[in-house]
Amino acid sequence: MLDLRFVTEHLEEVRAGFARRGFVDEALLDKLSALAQRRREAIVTAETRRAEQKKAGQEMAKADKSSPEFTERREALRVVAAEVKALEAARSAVEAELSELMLHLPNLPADDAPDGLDERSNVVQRVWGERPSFDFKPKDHVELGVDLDILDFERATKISGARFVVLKGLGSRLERGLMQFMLDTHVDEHGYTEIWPPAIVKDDAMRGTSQLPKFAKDAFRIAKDAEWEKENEAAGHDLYLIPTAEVPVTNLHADEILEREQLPIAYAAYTACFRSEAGSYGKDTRGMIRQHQFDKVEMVRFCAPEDAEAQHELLTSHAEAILQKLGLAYRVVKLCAGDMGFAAKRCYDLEVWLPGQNAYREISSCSWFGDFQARRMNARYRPSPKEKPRLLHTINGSGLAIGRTLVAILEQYQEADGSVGVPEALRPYMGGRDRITRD
RNA sequence: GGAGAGGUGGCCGAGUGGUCGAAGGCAACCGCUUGCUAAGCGGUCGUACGGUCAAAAGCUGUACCGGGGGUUCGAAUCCCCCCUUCUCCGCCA
Repeated sequence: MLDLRFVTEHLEEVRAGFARRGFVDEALLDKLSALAQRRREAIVTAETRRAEQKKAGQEMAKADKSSPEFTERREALRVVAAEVKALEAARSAVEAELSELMLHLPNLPADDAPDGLDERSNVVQRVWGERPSFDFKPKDHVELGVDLDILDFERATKISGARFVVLKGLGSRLERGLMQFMLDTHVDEHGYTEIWPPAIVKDDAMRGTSQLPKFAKDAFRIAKDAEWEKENEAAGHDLYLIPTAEVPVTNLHADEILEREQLPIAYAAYTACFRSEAGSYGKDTRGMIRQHQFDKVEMVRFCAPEDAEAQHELLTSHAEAILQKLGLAYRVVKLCAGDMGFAAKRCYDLEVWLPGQNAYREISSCSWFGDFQARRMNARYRPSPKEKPRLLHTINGSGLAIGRTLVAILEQYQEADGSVGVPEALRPYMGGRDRITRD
């Protein structure tokens, strides 16, 4: 969420920033500006009246309770109380409308985010590794995995529907090994603290990292029956399956004030991720590129604003380290303003080479959010003991998407006979095997 | 799922209808003092949103005692619902 004061005082700057993202809604910002004005007026009237009421109340405390004046005064104050109540209600109505609106505004792109509205304007930063060349026609991971009997899409469909996969034998072992390898690397070499978070979160958490309210369609909401819905409503929250570990891990410090010395904080977490992939019909329907459930190791960093950009580069390098250790050819792309996620100021996508698609495909997205998420979560730190708390900056990135890593390994390490080499770094996690073959 | 007890400021902990943003203590910060390892004294010591101001400071208003609603002229204090923590029983991985 953006700072309301900043938005109202820099309306044109905000408008221009939004335009760079392709978010153009003249009426919205004008409405917001008017609402902000109304909000201030509502606060002033309500609080002035309330102050009068309180002052009168203090006199009542000292007054002779049995006097006729007291009774008379009490009757008069009854009217004031009703007025205050009405004014407060009006005030919270305006504030509710305003904050709902604020929740729908995207973050402002960083100055250096390239112009452009879609992926064609993304800028390649660097290319790493040599794309494997084959003296045979490379297969895609579906063919390889099915032939090796380590991926089973048909049975997954039978038991769960489209966009699921069953991993079997060394396929499962590979998925598990990758999870271990990634976490071990981030924890032991990159200094991250390991987190194993819940996979179900409240809507508050989803709002904190900004999956809600705008992207409710992409998430799986937990629903049971009418009674469950009623209980949820009474409890004041909904529950969602996490679409990424970013949600529970970032929200770890919601409503907290951290000390400067604690920063930066770096967490790494493995979780399953659940996405409804609404609106992606017909996209990546083949294989395990886009699934309703997938595994991912996520890195999350919290830091002071002045360290944020360096921290973003650092986190990106940690994601790259995984690809490098696995010997997977990839490139780093800086996303243009229009292609970035809703909450990001700047974003690097790591794209791994997939011979089966003859294309680079996203395997990690490393974003710097500024204080956008922190403001929604109310996550702050104290620069020094005497200073007022300030909002943290948050940064996160996949390190990496495990399923897509598995896909990349199958495709980049495939041999003419349909077997697949195991990257050296992974062998300890594969029981010492250096090759996956059909047994 | 059943029974009981709690949730107050960074921490501990008073406070059962009015003068409480909240005693006291600890921690922290600033200063002074002493000087034999750490002590003494004084001060400061919440957050948010408004108003005033060119702005900051300052001053000032309002809100916040787990969350929400209610009663009342007035609620940290009374009532209701919810969340959560602890203990015991049951169940379960």
